[in-house]
Amino acid sequence: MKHERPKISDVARIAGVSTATVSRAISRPDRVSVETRAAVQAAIDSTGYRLNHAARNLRRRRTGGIVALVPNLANPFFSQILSGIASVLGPAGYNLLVADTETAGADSLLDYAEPSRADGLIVLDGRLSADALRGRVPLVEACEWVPGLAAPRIRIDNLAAAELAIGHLHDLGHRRIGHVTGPRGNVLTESRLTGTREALAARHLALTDDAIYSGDFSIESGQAVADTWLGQPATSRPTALFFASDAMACGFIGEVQHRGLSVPRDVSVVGFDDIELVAHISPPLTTIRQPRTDIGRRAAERLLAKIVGDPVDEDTILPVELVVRASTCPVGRTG
Amino acid sequence: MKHERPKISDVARIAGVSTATVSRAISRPDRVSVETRAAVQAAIDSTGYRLNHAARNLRRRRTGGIVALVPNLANPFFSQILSGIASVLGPAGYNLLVADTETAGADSLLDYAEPSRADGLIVLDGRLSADALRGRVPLVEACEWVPGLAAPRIRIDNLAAAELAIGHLHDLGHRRIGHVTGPRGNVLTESRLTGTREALAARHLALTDDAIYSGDFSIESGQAVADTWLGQPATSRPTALFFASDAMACGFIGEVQHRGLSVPRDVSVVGFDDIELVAHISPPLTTIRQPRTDIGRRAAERLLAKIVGDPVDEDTILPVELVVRASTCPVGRTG
DNA sequence: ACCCGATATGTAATCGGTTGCAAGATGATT
DNA sequence: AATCATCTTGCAACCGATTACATATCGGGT
Repeated sequence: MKHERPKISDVARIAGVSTATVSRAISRPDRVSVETRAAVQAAIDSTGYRLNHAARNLRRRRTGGIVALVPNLANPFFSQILSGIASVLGPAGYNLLVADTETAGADSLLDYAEPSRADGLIVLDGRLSADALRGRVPLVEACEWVPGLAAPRIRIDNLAAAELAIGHLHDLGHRRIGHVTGPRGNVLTESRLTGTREALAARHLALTDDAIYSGDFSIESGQAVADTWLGQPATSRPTALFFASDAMACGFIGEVQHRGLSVPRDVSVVGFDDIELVAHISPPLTTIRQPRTDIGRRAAERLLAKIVGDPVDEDTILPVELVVRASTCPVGRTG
Repeated sequence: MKHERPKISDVARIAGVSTATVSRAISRPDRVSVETRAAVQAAIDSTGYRLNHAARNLRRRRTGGIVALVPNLANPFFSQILSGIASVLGPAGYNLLVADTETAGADSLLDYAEPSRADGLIVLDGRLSADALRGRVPLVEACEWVPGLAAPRIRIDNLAAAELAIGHLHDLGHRRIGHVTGPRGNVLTESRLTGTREALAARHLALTDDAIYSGDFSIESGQAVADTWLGQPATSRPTALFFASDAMACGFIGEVQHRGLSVPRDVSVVGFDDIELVAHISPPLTTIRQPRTDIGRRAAERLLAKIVGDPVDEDTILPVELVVRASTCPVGRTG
């Protein structure tokens, strides 16, 4: 048993043809006669030949890989998007490279946007630099986006989402409505905050500073918000809160329950994302559902289309949905 | 402005040296004089040269990539492990390829284990075929493992974990203790079931068939178990349940609460994993904590060591921890 | 018979770096 | 002054495929 990996020339020699023919037999079988094809196949089987991707990629000037730049791999929100991406990329013959923008150095991120590394890029982090990304490999943005970067975007209508949430709370009779934001500087934070403000304004309500709580999407920050909220006078603090993420809403609910209050009796809560678990906590969380898998799938499809040069829509807004569960109830209702 | 990407020969020409020198200036700066190094750097800057990884990889016979084979990318459990993996791989100059064994075809999985695709493999799915994986690229297994595959493994002591959980419930006075399993055929399912059985036996208790509920790690299956459990006579059904995953425990709790029962008053629940959210649901879940990020990190470190040929331990068992929260209480206690 | 198009295959350049080997330069040693 | 080790650099082969172009073969049309 030889230890050397057989190369295409070994196969060619055994099959009694040239390497060119072997190459064709592999990648464009229709260009080769049936007999030759069979002979080549036999030689491949007998040698255990497997082609060298590095060589192929070098020659073809492509890599067969797509890079996804994620802000935080540990966040389950992204894992479902990645899953959607993977489900499209796999069957299309691409493989998925994942880079965590937290742990990867800035220079290595630059490196990912190299044509010799990846055939395309899916950007899920809005904090990256537009200049670093521009004019390198084909890219699309999903969920978040980098202001100033012209690229196809797959996202949701954050303004409409806020309108849904606020409308729901308003319909329930709430008038003192607060908003818990994501981290400063995040594009989603800004648009959800703006959406909340506008939805309230449309109902002749103002979003006062003491009804804006700053979080960072994390559970812990939701917990901290509970602290702040509990510290405000019960007669003037919001009776309902709209959170920019489910994680924060969960942290908040857990904490106020721990302090002996009840949701939704003492405060109505609307989350954002509809991550899997929140339908099963108590109370089940009223939230804005994002089609996460679909976002990932669409982003991947769009990118593949862009790579082959198809014309692509520059911006896709996917619909969100208000899922009413038990964490919201009419204001003042005791029970 | 030229449109062609500069290659190493362009840099060489401009710097007035040979391509060999440029190559050395880039990858082994110490082998080149300072003056030359500066000249090369200047040429690189002026041309905007970036090296072609496909070419380098071809020549060096490596890829710079590590593949992680995950059973289900959408599962948040894995995203944290991936995060740990990425945190080690990034700084080490490797990039992370992620393949979902669900969506990837069997042949493409084989392809991932090719030296021309990846320098190493981290297997997180125990259902893969040992034969397909054997004797290709260096690999390690994490969390799950493929029986019959000799490879370094990073895992937790599932038997000890079950002992902790059962011990805790037994200490609380529970004598009718049930177990909710993962999917049939999964190695974790088997070892946790065995561990439960042994821990009970050590306390002179038997695990009867009607106290074994089969799930599949998912929330929904936990919900379904609630149904089964509720259908059993209250006088003989388990007063405590040990779940093989937090997700199932959550599904169960949500459902029994929905049906008007209370946890832990009516049934004590112990989960497995300690995923982030379960500390914040109500009641906060008592569970077995797995060091997920650490598992990922260790697996990555082990693989890198194996790649450079360092001797590696063949099996690492990471400690688990029982986290007692409020979903368990003494048997029969009403409140 | 002759020409032509279609089909099948081979030749050899090419993708873009890396690295073993050798040669020239420099300085130290005796 | 001769010898030798060390440092720097260039030459050219090499990694392993792909593919433009050329050539050969064959059948059909006229």
